[in-house]
Amino acid sequence: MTITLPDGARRELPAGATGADLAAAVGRRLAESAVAVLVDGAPVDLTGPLADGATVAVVTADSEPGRRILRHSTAHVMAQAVTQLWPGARYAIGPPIEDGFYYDFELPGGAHFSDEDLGRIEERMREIVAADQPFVREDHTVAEGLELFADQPYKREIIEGVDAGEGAAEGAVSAYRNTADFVDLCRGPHVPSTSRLGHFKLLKVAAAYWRGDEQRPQLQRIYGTAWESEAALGEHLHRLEEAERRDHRRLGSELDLFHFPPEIGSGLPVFHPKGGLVRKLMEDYSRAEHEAAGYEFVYTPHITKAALLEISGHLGWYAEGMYPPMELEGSAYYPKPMNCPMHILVYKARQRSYRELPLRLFEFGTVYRFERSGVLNGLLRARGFTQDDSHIFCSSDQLEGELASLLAFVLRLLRTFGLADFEAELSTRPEKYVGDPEEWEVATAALRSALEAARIPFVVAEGEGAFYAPKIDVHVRDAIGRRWQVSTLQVDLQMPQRFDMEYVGADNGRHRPYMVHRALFGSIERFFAILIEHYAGALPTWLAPEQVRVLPVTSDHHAYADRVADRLRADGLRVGVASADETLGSRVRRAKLEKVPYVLVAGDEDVDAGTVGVNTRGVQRVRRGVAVSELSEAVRAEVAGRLATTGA
RNA sequence: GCCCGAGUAGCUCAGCGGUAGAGCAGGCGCCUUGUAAGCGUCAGGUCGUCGGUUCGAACCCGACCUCGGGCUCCA
Repeated sequence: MTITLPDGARRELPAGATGADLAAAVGRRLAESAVAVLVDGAPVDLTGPLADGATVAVVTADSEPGRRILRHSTAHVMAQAVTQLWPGARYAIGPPIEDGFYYDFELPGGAHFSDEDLGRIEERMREIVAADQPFVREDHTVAEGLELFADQPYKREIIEGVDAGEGAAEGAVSAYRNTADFVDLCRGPHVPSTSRLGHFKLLKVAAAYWRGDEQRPQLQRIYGTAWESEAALGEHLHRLEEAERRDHRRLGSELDLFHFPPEIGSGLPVFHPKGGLVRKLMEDYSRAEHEAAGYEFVYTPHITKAALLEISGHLGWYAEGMYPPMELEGSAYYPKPMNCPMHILVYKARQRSYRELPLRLFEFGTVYRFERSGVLNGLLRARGFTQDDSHIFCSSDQLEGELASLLAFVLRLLRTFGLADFEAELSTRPEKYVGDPEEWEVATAALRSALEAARIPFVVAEGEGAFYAPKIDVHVRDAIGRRWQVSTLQVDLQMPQRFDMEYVGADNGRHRPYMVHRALFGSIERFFAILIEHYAGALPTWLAPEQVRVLPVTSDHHAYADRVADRLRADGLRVGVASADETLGSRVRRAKLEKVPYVLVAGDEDVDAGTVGVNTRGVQRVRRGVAVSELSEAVRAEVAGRLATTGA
């Protein structure tokens, strides 16, 4: 028979040949790294027979689809290990996920896994791998499947779902058997045998609700990771360590930036002087840029009577995410969860003319949201935070241009903060929506054209918009490749109506303005955390709380060091001096740990020559005898340019 | 909210039924240092909170508080 390869080449194989045979025919190395084949695009086991005339691609372990298969097979091995160690355990689902896999179990007697159990399970898994058990596919009818998994209620539920489901293979189910005792319901494909696995590690235990539903039983989940080689596994584990090293909560206390006092409450941070300084620098820069871009600054209160949130609709669909109200003089006052209703009231303070549009209102508005305790996560997910929030009101013919310049503005500021690797998402009208479909179309088209003008990669998330607005979400990748959602642009099709907003047009008629919500940092706290993690605490010089530290070699050089520091301060730099009570090495070390960009050392030679020794963050070589004026100029240039890396 | 784990000096952690420990940080003294930890000394704790078991609790049990991980990724 004839098989076509993805590059168009044809191979003649004997009838009944399998994917494994094909891989072997192409080459030995391919055969070794093959985990499955794609037959006309559909993933199939290596052991399955191929059909004449098919187009077949070999999936290798070092590709993302290949790793998914490895991970999926490893999950089965884990399930087998668990069922051996806990006889009577029920196993639910065990899919591959990004960078790994998990499997959910229900242990007999409601037992729970502990961290120590992971080692035992891993050990048993290694035995299973060493035993080189085959993955043998079995096809069953639904009735047979229900019989096979008679004592596995979760599997039975899945099978029943398949039967009712969207035409899934005419009510057939498949299972993969490793041993006489262990078989798992599975769509496949899988690696041919367990010896193809082995580069894995179990990472953590967690609880998860069956099918993610709080109303259903809570299962015990084990997360693990698996890779095609020991080296790839090692790299992944190293990435995890790196992420931990960059954790903003850890750096936040090491660098004395902020903390969460329990006395205040969960998710409510306080910024220390150094963190406050960084935040002020971010805000100052943002304010200046907004001013230059034609925004007007407004200030609104932190609490509001219920009436406002009834008009905006927040009380209707957002109440459980809000702090409960205080009763005062017969009214209920809520801490605000959003700034937009108040900005609308600024708009509505008087009649508006088309000549005033676009009206761009900006505020660092602090909002409070009652996040569930379990989802709080440092500054990334807090209960009180400050949005750099703006609302733009414009006419329909201004919408497209406004969105395009808005997006360009957003991207420019993000780039200044050193985040330049963008991916955007355009979320379109969901199934449940409010408003006029034609308006949705206009708004969505305007967002799309803004994205196209900005020339950044974007994907369309069909039906993912909020029910009142299509939107653009901007994601950035940080220094270690993690993706963060930051800015959002939404065209609100709901609020202008709810608040009956209008302006008087050139035609002397009344018109409804468009309203655009836009948060650039999202929340300042969250963006602060992303920067800390992106830079691993080593903020660029323009954002560093202390930009320069001067170290006199001995106390004899103190006066000179102070003179240098004063000179640099007069030049507008933030400078500290570390007195000579400790050894120079110890002070250098301290300055390095505190991530000060420039460490200057001043000794005898320098006093005579008006110079300093310059130890620059991230630069191996120390430069001796640098004139203070030269150093100052270089650092100032770096700060003025808001460069992301130290240089001088 | 629910499950698992953790709360001992400012920080990181040891101790896990029998009188509270170390390193770092901090105070003081000595040292006067040329690029990532000089030496000594002192101080610092109701062992998260409340209750229980026990002759005796940091340790065992319960409740609460706080923190960390997880609760969409369909067999």
